[in-house]
Amino acid sequence: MRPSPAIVWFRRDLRLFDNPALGAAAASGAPLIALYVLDEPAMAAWRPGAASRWRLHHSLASLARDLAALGVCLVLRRGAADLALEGLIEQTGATALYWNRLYEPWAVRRDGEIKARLRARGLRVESFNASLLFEPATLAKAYRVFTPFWRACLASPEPATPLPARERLAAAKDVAGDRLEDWRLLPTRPDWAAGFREVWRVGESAARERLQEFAGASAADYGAARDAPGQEGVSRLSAHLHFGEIFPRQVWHEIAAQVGERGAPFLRQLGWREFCHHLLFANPDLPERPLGGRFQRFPWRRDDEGFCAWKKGGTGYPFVDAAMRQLWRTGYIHNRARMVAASFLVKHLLLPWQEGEAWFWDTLIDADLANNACGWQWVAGCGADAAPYFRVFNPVSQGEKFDPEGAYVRRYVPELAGLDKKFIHRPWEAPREILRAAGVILGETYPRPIVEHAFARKRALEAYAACRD
DNA sequence: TTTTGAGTTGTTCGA
DNA sequence: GTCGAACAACTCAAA
Repeated sequence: MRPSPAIVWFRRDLRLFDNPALGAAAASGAPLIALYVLDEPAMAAWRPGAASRWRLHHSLASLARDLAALGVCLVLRRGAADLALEGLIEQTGATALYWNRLYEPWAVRRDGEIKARLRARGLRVESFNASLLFEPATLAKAYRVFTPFWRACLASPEPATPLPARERLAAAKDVAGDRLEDWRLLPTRPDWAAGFREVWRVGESAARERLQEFAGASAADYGAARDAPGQEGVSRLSAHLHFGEIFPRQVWHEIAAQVGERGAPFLRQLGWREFCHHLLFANPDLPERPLGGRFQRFPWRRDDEGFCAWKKGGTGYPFVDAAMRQLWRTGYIHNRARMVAASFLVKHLLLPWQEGEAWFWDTLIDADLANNACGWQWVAGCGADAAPYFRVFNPVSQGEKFDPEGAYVRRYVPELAGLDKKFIHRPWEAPREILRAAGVILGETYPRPIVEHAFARKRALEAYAACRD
């Protein structure tokens, strides 16, 4: 008699290598059914944004190809996951279900219910960690300060080494599912993803190649090079990590093997990703409400025009505008520029951090609920271990310090490309003839600053003072 | 329980 | 141009 099949439910673990759920299912000897469910009802307000859908499409296509090469078909279903699972179980007679855990509040709730219900019906249901170095449950307490959190992580058992690759899988009989194209995750009219296709490679093999490249070339200098958005000093692994095309423990061990102690500054950044996930796990309303309670009464402004200028990259501050246009064109912003652009919305325009969070959610290909919420709260000063309120980034000096040649600005704000580095971060101070020679007409080809820095800084400090206890 | 020390990423001003 | 201090107070971690 043919053994009954097992379902491997893929979620944000879109890889075959070092995938604990897949490994356990395969080791059980059962023929496998690979499933992905686009469960938008469960995600409610936090279903993937437009850029993330583009990224998801290609990641799923890549996973389906890799599975097909091993003779397994990826079954796609859309709608509530519990219904999709029950339907598939009925259809196939599956008696086991394996998945890797998620930590978003909606997922924790949903998965807990599914696990209880199916186990009560006699199914074998098992879940695994496949996306964190240190799961929340492994630490004794919920930390709110990064440094002691990371110390505690480093003092706990080291992340396990990656599982060996699997060369063969036993496939169950084919099951019908949706066609990926029919999910319409890709933009059509207009097709705004051209810039994405130029910059990004998607999928598990691309993730592993990127890691090799980074570990071999830049990881050792990461501490010094990571702040220069005009260079390639960062890992660009964020989207691969979000979709689970790579397990952070692969990164951990690869960095340790190739650069040893010099890899510590980069691993510490992975630590921030861990910290954000822990914080969201302990504070389910982190994406909506400030952690610091007194920020509930912060005097945010309304300013549709300013918000629009920020989104379009038309604030008149080249470094901020470069960041926002990099986002629009490529679905990504370099970390340093991301902080400065976010700070500008919150502190210079005094607009609610949640509005910036929503915009990033829609436009980032690495949009991640925990990281995004944490980052915005940090910038706004209300998060855990946040920037003190009196720390207001100066978009000009940040630009001059971290993009001294103006390479980043020139790439994303081409109408300023003709300006010398002396003025590229402050075109409004350039003499008339220099502007003319560079083909810049302030107010026409490039905007004047929509708010003056010194004024905005003072206004922000007063606003923050007003919501003190 | 109480106390003490520390805490991702800055800016500005004045000497 | 460079340097140090002030910014303002608070919460958390750990002894």
